[in-house]
This record gives sequence, C-alpha cells and structure tokens, in this order.
Amino acid sequence: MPNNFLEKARELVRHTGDRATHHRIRTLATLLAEQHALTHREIEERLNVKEQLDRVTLYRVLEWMSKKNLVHKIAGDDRVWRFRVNTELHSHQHAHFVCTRCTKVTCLADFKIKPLPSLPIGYLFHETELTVKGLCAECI
Amino acid sequence: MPNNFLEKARELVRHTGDRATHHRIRTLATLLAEQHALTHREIEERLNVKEQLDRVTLYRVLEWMSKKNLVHKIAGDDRVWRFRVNTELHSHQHAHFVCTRCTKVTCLADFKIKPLPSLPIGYLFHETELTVKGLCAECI
DNA sequence: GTAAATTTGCAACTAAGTTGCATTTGAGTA
DNA sequence: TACTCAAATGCAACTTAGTTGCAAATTTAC
Ligand SMILES: [Mn+2]
Ligand SMILES: [Mn+2]
Ligand SMILES: [Zn+2]
Ligand SMILES: [Zn+2]
Repeated sequence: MPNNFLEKARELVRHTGDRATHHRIRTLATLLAEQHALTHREIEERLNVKEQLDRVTLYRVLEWMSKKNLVHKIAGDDRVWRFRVNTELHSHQHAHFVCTRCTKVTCLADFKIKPLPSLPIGYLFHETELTVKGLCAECI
Repeated sequence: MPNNFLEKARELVRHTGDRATHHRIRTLATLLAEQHALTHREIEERLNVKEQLDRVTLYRVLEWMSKKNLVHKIAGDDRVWRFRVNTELHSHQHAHFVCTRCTKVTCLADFKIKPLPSLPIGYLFHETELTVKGLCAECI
C-alpha cells in the first residue's frame, strides 16, 4: 500500500475532529486503496498481514467511519455489509452492481427513476437505493 | 384467517406438482392473508398460535416457496429476509418500500430507470432492484 | 508530564440461517 | 384399504456476522 494512502487517510480522519487513532488511519488507507466495496472479513485479512487488530475494534472503526461519512456501507443478499470509501464521486446518490457469482460489489454512476413509484397515502419518501445484478468481467 | 386463504393456498401448492403438505399450505395461507412482507420470525409466531411447527422446517418451506415462485424474498438492512406472496401484480419487476423506523416492507408498483447506469466493460446485466426508504403512515 | 475522555482488546453473548440424520408422512399402486 | 418409498419433517448441533460490558491502553489538551 503506497504511503500516500496513509497520508490521505490521516488527513481525512484528522478532519473529522475525532481522535486520529492508528487503527482508524490504517483501516481507511486500506479502503482508499480498493476499487471495490470490502466486507469486514476482507478488511481484517488485509490489515492483519502487517499488524494485528481486534475484530470488535474493526467493527467499531467501520461504524464510526459510516457515521462520519468517510465510507458508505452496502447491504448484500449474503447478509454481510460491504464498505466503500466516499470520494467526491460517491457522495451523491449512486447505484451498486453486485456480481451474483463472486458477490463483488462495484459502485456505479448516478441514475434517475421515472416515474418514481408512488407511495401509499401517508407515507414519507426519504431516498431510493438501486442495485444492479449480473456477472462481473471475471465471472462470465 | 378466513378459510378461503387455506383453499387458495392448497390450490397453489398442488399446482407446483410437489407434495401438498400441511405446513406448506398453512404457511402460504398465512402469507396470502398479509399485505406486507413478513420475516421468518413473524410467520413462525403467527403459525405457532394454532399448531406447532419446527423453525428449520419453516426455513425449508420458505426456501421451497421461493424456488417455486410462490413467494419472493426481500433482503433488508437488518440482515433478515422478508417474504411476500406472489400475485399477478407481483410477478413483474417492482420496487420495495422500507420504513426505516418500524422496518415494515411494502411492495410498490413497476418502475423504469433512465438511463440504466452503464456497467464496466465486460460486465453482464441481469436485473435491477429498487428500494425506496422512508417512513410509513403509522411511523410519521 | 499529567489527567480525562476516548478508544481498544477480550470474553461472552445474540440471532439468522444451515447441516446431518433418524423418523414421519403424502400420494401413487396393488 | 393397506403397502411402499421418496420426500418432508423434527431435533440437535453448528456456523457466522454482528453486539455488549468492562478493564486496560492510548490520544490529546493543558
Ligand atoms: Mn457505492
Ligand atoms: Mn415485493
Ligand atoms: Zn464476479
Ligand atoms: Zn413504519
């Protein structure tokens, strides 16, 4: 992992105003280096290569990053959350692609729904979430 | 639960060609009586009022119903599957509404996405899934 | 350097869903 | 109606993602 991911991660964590801990920086740097959303398990594996960290701590770091909008998390059909760092591009509403064979999750571009499905009377709209399913290039 | 739900359920189960067992019919009748998608837990509670059934059996009944297209299942952010009977209306592609306060899931009408987010090169499209989040009438 | 508040590590726990296997049951046939 | 056997069920044990409580370690402000 190139050093500039660590630098960038440190800056982003500092910017939240909360404590810039070793594990938060390391975890965010790992996510910055990835093109796809990663599960807790996958992040743990990558991190533990160089230095041990407790699985509960990682759960808490990821939860904190979500709350601070450093990452977004994506629910999958396998009942596992996947985490992807937020960049300028990802701060907007965007769709997710899920490969139904290898379960890899990719963030896609913006989309518009036309017409937005009408809600029952008295319901309040908040946001939409779009998932596209199919096969990724490696799984075809 | 009105008798006609049991009659309808029996007919639908028979129509699959597989065995028309007591538990399959009872479970499907329960789902036919509902306007919303139910979790395994919720179905179990409703069924156990009158007559005991094993939780593993219910998991297998629900899996079987999914495979036979009698129901569709919806993944939620709480890592729990919810099941909704398929009617004429539900056989098409449709969106789901999730109340972020009480977690209740409602099936919505058809929708069109414009433009469909373009996939990376080499990726194969299969289907889209749309979730609308907000508050239901009882939770506002 | 000291101190207070926050974060971490560890053990124990929760809950949805799965698996293996012996027993029961649905439904076709004699 | 009784017989047969593949399919369905019940039960115990298991897997796995995620959570909770608490004492010890770390961060950061003074
Ligand atoms: Mn994304
Ligand atoms: Mn639906
Ligand atoms: Zn794939
Ligand atoms: Zn609600």
